[in-house]
Amino acid sequence: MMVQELKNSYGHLFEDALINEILQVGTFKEVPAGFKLMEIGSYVKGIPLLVSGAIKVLREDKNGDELLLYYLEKGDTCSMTMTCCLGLTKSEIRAIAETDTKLIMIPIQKMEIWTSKYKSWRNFVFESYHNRLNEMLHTLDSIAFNNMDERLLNYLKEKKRINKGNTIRNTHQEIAFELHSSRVVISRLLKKLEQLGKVSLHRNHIEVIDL
Amino acid sequence: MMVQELKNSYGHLFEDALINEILQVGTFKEVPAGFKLMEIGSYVKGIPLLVSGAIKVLREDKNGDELLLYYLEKGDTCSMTMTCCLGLTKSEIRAIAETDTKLIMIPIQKMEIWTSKYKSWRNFVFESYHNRLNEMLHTLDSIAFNNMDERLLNYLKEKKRINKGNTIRNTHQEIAFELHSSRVVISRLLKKLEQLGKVSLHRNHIEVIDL
DNA sequence: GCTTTACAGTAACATTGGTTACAGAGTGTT
DNA sequence: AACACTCTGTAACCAATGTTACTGTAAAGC
Repeated sequence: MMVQELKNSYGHLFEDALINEILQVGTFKEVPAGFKLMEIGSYVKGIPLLVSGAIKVLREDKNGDELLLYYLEKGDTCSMTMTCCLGLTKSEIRAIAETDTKLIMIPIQKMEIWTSKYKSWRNFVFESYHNRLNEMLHTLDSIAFNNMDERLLNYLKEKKRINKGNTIRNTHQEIAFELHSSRVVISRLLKKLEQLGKVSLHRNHIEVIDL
Repeated sequence: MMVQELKNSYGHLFEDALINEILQVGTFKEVPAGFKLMEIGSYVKGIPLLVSGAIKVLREDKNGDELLLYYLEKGDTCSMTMTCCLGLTKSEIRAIAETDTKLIMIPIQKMEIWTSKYKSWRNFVFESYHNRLNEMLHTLDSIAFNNMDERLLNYLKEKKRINKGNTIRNTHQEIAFELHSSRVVISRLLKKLEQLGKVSLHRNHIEVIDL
């Protein structure tokens, strides 16, 4: 099963020799939605390769206020983790499974070795960094240049995409946390979206109609 | 002179063979403060290695509003540029010399070659990505979690560090641009800082007393 | 069914930051 | 000196967002 999952998600990226190495040293892991994969300040044990599901990556400030940075999906890995491997520094971010998620953990020592051995691995690592930098840029754009109503709209669109369905199972409070806003503000804006016919609001979940 | 500059800034990072290659294929470049090195949407011609001076990296939104992301200094390179080399995508950012700056430009084809050939180059590239990601994180923190007065304070501290002196040669309008705020707001906050004895304000420049 | 709890709706108010408008001061030009 | 131009200071006002407080109601536990 791990063979199948791996080939399905990474077969087109990695050469066969690398796939085989991954199968030998990687450990398959399955975590439920909400599972905390990484905490701020903790050290990194391995490099995750996402096979299915989604992981949300969060930043926290000194007061405990949170902010959603981006999601990782099938075929992604955590660049923050990678650099931690090299320098053995602590994590700057928190990672929580957004949906039920399957992943393969690679021992950190392999990072160095594979980087010189496999061109496909190098490309994968570079591409990964590139993607993360770009996602950070877009998050930054959103915060710096958009008002809260636009940020909320983007959030809902992204959440719908990640969760593959029209139902967003979150309370207003939870959304407020991830956008670093307050519950009242989010309720207010959601109400406006409902009046515009874009969503319909229910207790504990939101139905997306047309964003 | 290029030999000296290069060894001075990168001698401890790169093995001799790589230093020699850089000397052969790199072109030395000297640009004055204010020189635009990279524009949004343009394609990348080479990888810059900073030898002295500083470069500011800016983001712009659709309305032309700017935001300062971070500075590059001696020993740094532009990660955004690197990924552009691989994928041949357009630049997402603008880069402008903050001070008079010396740098060495590397042809983009070398990126791929050196990455497999030199361990020190690989490490340099990874470290560079790591640093940029962290700086993006801190910029994001600043925007998401701090009020404008704190952001201005951080800005002044950083500017003082980069320019190596207590005089910040900018108008309030210029500062407002880089923080994505408005001139009146910056003037207001600077006045408060002056009343607290942290700076003294003059036409076209600010004297830092104690931040 | 009754009680408790968490969630959502809403109003009133506070704060931050952005906008407009205008005055005055420094600098350079003629 | 007279003028134009740019930069800064300041006041009045506005918009967006955050805060506090209170209400109603659905769900969960008893």
